[in-house]
Amino acid sequence: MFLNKMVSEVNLFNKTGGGEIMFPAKSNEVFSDSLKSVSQEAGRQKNGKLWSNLKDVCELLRIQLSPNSSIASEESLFQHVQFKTGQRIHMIGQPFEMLYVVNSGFLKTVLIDELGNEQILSFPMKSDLLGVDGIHSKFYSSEAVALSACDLILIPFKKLTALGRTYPELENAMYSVMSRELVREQAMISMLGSLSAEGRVARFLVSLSDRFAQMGYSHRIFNLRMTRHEIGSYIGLTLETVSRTLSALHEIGWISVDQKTIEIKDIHALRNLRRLPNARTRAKDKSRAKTAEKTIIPATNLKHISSSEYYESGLRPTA
Amino acid sequence: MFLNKMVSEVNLFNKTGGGEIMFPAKSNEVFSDSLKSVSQEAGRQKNGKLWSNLKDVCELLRIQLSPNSSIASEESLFQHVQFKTGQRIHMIGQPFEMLYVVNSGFLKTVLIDELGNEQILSFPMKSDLLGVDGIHSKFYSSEAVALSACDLILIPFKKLTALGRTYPELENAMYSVMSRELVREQAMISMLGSLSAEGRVARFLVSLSDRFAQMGYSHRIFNLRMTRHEIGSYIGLTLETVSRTLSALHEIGWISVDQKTIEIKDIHALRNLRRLPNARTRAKDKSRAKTAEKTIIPATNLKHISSSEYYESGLRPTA
DNA sequence: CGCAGACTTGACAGTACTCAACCAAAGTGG
DNA sequence: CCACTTTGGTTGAGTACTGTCAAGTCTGCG
Repeated sequence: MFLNKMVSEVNLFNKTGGGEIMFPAKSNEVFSDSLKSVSQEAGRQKNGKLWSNLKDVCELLRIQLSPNSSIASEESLFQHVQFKTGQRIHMIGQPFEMLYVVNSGFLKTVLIDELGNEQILSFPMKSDLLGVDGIHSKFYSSEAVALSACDLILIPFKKLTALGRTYPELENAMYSVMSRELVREQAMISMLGSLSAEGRVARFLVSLSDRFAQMGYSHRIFNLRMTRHEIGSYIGLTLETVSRTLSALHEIGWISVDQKTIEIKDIHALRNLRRLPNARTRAKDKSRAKTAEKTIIPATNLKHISSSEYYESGLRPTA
Repeated sequence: MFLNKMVSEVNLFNKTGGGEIMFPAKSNEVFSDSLKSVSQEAGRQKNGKLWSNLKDVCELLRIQLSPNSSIASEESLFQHVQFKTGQRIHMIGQPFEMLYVVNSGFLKTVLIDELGNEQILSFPMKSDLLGVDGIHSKFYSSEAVALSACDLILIPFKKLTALGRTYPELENAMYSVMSRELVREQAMISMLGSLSAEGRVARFLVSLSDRFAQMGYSHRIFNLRMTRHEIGSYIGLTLETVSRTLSALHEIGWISVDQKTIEIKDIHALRNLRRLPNARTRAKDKSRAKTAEKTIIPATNLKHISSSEYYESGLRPTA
């Protein structure tokens, strides 16, 4: 059972398995009082360690099982492992054998190319699956690092595929999860290819907010677990531009920023902010264009907007 | 059997199943003479249609099967379907039930967001798998369009998963292919986040060249099947910037451009061109940085380089 | 208390976008 | 066969967004 729906409008970021305060504790102090009682979200004790069964894992991954699924009776257990802030879960080039499901905590996955440039690929959190990129080459192609204390469930890939053979439902679920990940990355590519700095930062915040809402945390006020540098790498901007853009969004009142603490004040405005730096991505396909003239939000500089009304007032068609 | 290794240094783009010349025929005329005799790469006739068995499909997807794999004896057949230039293979929102393997021809996959902006996600060609993005939501999340006459193999997803149950090897292969696709998209994200316009165009050309080499076509001279607009959408640039960059690469002698015909003249230089617009992506992780100082190619403007020596002379460490 | 790392902010510069004119190739229709 | 149109491509001028460099602040920590 998940307890996370019991709380709302409260920042739960500094809470992880075991209830200890995560790094950096300080910036979350204002919120931490109400959290102490929240307990581990999934997994049961056994021999002093946490274990989850297949059904737990499926629920965590948001895989819909048919009500009378035989998976519920599968007895094999998966071990939990705890990582401290900064610890690596896996490294690039390391032989692949495990998938990891995040039970609690925050991480980053990083790609490092031949020149030593690092690129953040994702910020996995509860319910996310890690390590899928290792299946193909049998070696992890990215590394995963804990940004907070984390509780991960170890899924030996061999064991999973074996189980997939006895539970066709599970097999389909695995395809589905991988497909979901692919779609997510496609959306990322699309964003990087088409959005301005403001649009990227806004989307980043919105997606975080959505994720937190999904986890039962506050969608209005939360702490960033990552540095500006890491955000910048993730959304393809410099840390300075990220900082400036956050300041600009603060300035116009859509959010409130204090170091790592973010308060969303106008989610609607953030959602609709997708200024196109150019017309490059405009669909020109006639068969589509004929049916309905598409509306494009005009290019505008954030600094000159003083309220969200501009975007909320609707989309103006372009000539 | 694949015949494609029989030819080299020859543009085979305008050749597809059946041997007819593809659109646009004109720009390939100089090359077409030597192609007429090349026949269909995979598939056998039956009832006037082309069919492939599971083994054919696995070979096409470059899935290594154990020598005595039982898959070789699987008798079920997969039908081929032909598409003409401009035809849609599937559309966004259409119910998902098929995967497609490209046997010949060139395509594009496109994402169209709520505002009608189109984003090219990939340019599938022989050996590529299409439609994987539909598994998760049961609806295709992108659309695929033929950029030339295409011969695709239809793979009903239900049938495939059923076969996966009898051939565990196949199941693993499917995970592997999906994982491969994921890694490819990660590389794309990394590129969009870190490379300058020149680096993007150079990489695009190199990756095309590599693909063609893999297919047994010329890696030196080939035709682009897509417009500048589509290239730009794919690599996150405007069509003007793509055009200008191609001209610049031509200018300095690394390639030769004539409309859609590209000749690679210095693949090494293109491969090493990855100017960083900034230091954002530089790995700062101390545990790594201590072991070896990473080398970064200094920022330089293409226009001021007159030969490839600059890049070939090696990478200079930065301060 | 001083240092290190993260963050903010300013000044400046350069890459890449926008707008626009022009050109080439291919298709259309008289 | 040749104007005319359409589509795709090239190139130029100007601009603006975002990267670069740098100074300075804040926080946490030794």
